[in-house]
Amino acid sequence: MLRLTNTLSGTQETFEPMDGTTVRMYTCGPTVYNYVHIGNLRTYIYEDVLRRHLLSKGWKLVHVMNITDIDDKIIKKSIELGVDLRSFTAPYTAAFFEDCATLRIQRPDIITPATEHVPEMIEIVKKLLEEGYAYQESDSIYFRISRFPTYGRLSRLDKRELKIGARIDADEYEKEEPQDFVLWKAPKSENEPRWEAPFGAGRPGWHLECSAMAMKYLGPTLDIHCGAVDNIFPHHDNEIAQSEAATHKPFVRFWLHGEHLLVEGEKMAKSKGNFFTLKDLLERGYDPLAIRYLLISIPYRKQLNFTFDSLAAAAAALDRIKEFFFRLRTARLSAGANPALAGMIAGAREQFEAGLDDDLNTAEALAAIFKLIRESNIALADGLMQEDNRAAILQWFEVVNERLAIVPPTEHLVQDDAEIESLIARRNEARRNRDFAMSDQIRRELLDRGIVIEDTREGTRWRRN
RNA sequence: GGCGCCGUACCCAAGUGGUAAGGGAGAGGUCUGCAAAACCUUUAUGCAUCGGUUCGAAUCCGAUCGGCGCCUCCA
Repeated sequence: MLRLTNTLSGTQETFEPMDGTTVRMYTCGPTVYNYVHIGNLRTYIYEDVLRRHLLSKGWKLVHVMNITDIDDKIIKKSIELGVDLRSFTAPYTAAFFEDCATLRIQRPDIITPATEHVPEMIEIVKKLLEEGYAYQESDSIYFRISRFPTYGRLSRLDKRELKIGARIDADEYEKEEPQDFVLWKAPKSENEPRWEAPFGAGRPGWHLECSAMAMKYLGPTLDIHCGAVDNIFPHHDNEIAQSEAATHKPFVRFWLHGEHLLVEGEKMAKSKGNFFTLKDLLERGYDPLAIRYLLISIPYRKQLNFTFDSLAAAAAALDRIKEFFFRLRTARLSAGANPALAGMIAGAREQFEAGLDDDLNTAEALAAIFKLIRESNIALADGLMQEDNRAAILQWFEVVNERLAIVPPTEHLVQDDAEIESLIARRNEARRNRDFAMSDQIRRELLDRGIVIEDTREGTRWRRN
């Protein structure tokens, strides 16, 4: 039974798809005016874990993600560079999916660029204008907050008081009330991109695109809508207002919000010099899998303090998994199954699933993995493990990898290689002859080629580093 | 000022009423020609502080201290 924390209620609720079979999920995608940073990626990774977990339940999933390829920053930068919108955004969009692939983030089923869905957005604006939820002012269209009494429900706006002097109006447009937000922006200059609409040429506001695209592909009511905490207000509150005003139906059943990532205890900011893209980290030689591991190891609703120490710890934890596989695969086992170990595997599986069912408690799921590794290592040392146990463990780790995608590739560790085998044979002959100078020299040669050897009671094992 | 999150060992961190998971690091041990690696063991009478409720509290309540985020670009 999957429990998820719903921002709408502030508590955990049991999740089931509305129709019992298909989960309709929308996740806020990137604004492609720059490369995404590791904070963005943390959000996409928790959504990926959610996605994989939902699929494991046997539900069908329709997962939609938007690409915001039209907004103020994009327009400003593309005009500065003298290129058209698409030429400007396409490389960032491509880089985004490349980063996702590097971090083993699965692609959503439907990817929706805002610029390809303007007609759907215009339809919503028309409807809102007709019903008095929107009004025109200086050629732009605004949503009229006063017509939507429950406005701000998600962020509990009714309980808020604005700090005196806080910025109330960041927009340069005219509005009836400061909190009204823009649905459709009139162009401010000649060279701004625009779309024709019955209420005047312009371009969509940011909030509008998500409502239009989500409802186009998922219907008026979504099961799940994800984002990070900074989206709660105003973005998601505005989505609720404009969507529900347009359809008179509940927009989203479960709102999920991931916490932010900090770097060395501080908010990530370019001005602080602690701003990292995935590429920055890869250039420093860090393993993408270690990055994924680190971002997964802290549950999504908790702030994650990213440090290079913690990244090194993540890499070490992955090495432990890798070592375990190496040991398990190369162990000589007798046929049959030890029932005690079968119970141990079942226990790990149960803890793993219960952890993820508990609002995606990835820390708990990882603990289940390492507990099984320790117990298996002891069983191997005591000679208690048998073939069928090994098969069951390997099989379960395939499931684990489908779900968390943090299992390092290990097949290459134990590939046959006649040349290396013969070097090892020569070294062992030298050892038998107590010619340790020779034996150490061969070991050094192998090490230079990235081959690590381990002498055990069962003989010498080797693997690629 | 308002809203929200958080404070658990050297570091990260799970645990929301029944006696402190897991990872990293350190230390000890096993194995070994040696080393390395690996593996095992070990590291919190105590969970920011104080008070309360309870047979029982890291968990609930109150207060205090400290950290972080948001309050109309934000993952």
